[in-house]
Amino acid sequence: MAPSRSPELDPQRPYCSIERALIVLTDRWAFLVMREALLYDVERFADFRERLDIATNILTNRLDRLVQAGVLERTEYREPGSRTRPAYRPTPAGRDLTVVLGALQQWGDEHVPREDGPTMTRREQGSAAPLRVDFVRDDGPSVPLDRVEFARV
Amino acid sequence: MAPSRSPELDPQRPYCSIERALIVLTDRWAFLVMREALLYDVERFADFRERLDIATNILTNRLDRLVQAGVLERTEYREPGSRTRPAYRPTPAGRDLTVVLGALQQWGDEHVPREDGPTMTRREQGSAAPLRVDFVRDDGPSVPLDRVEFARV
DNA sequence: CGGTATCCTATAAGATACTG
DNA sequence: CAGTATCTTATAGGATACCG
Repeated sequence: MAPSRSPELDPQRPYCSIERALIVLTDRWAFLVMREALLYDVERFADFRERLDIATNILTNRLDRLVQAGVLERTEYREPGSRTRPAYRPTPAGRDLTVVLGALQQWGDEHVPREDGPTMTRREQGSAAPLRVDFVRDDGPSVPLDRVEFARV
Repeated sequence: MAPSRSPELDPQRPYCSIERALIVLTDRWAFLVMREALLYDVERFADFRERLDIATNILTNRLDRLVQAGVLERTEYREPGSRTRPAYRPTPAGRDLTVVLGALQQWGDEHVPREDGPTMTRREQGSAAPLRVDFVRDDGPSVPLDRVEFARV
């Protein structure tokens, strides 16, 4: 059976970038696979499978799609003394999805919190300073939501 | 027929905040409805319907879910000389999703661009300075991706 | 205008068995 | 270990007709 492809990206159609991004991040599993890869450095099939508790056929399908979409790369991985195994690693484009996941995490923490509080925080490496995801100007300062506007180019 | 509910948020289960956020933003239509509400100030059923080209039964279902989830509020709206109409408006929690949509838009612009370039930009009201969505420290400066870490609390 | 109600198809989700 | 293959159910998506 051919692996099901992502919905195609027709360059003519006037999808906005949000829609185009959502055609890569098709569904919940796609987000969660990227979460494992980006936040927890999961690389191996069996680890995705166990951590996400996802059926193997679905996992295969999502990994394939994410590789196709250019956000994961399938490489080989060799542990000393073992045979090589496939490893799925974020590409640079995949890495950039960290901002999207950070924004989702921040929103979830604020608006659908667990009773016992969040389990993960975003910090700066080294300083351990807490980080937020925000709109910022190129020259530095972040801008409050009510001063953000979206405009046609 | 009862409107189909969002998947429930069991407060016991160890969903991370990303997963919890995705239980509100169940699917592509949910994101796109919020895009219309937040970026284009769409409020009325007929306007969502026409702009998204979505079937009425699905639109009803997504609007209901988003109201249930507390990101949209159903209020009344009266134009002079007309009868009142329902209006769906973002709640404060809904407004905060702007950051998530901004992050998706930015990622889409960079990594799945249209051939003729992006159609929307994020700007600061007043100054019209271009805005990015980024990780920032509380005391101001934004932090490059490779210095962002996620840590268990 | 803002929906309901039906009906149908496509895709996602998931359990289970099997394989190089 | 890293998948395929098969089958079943659930949910999403959509066309169309109708209604107060």
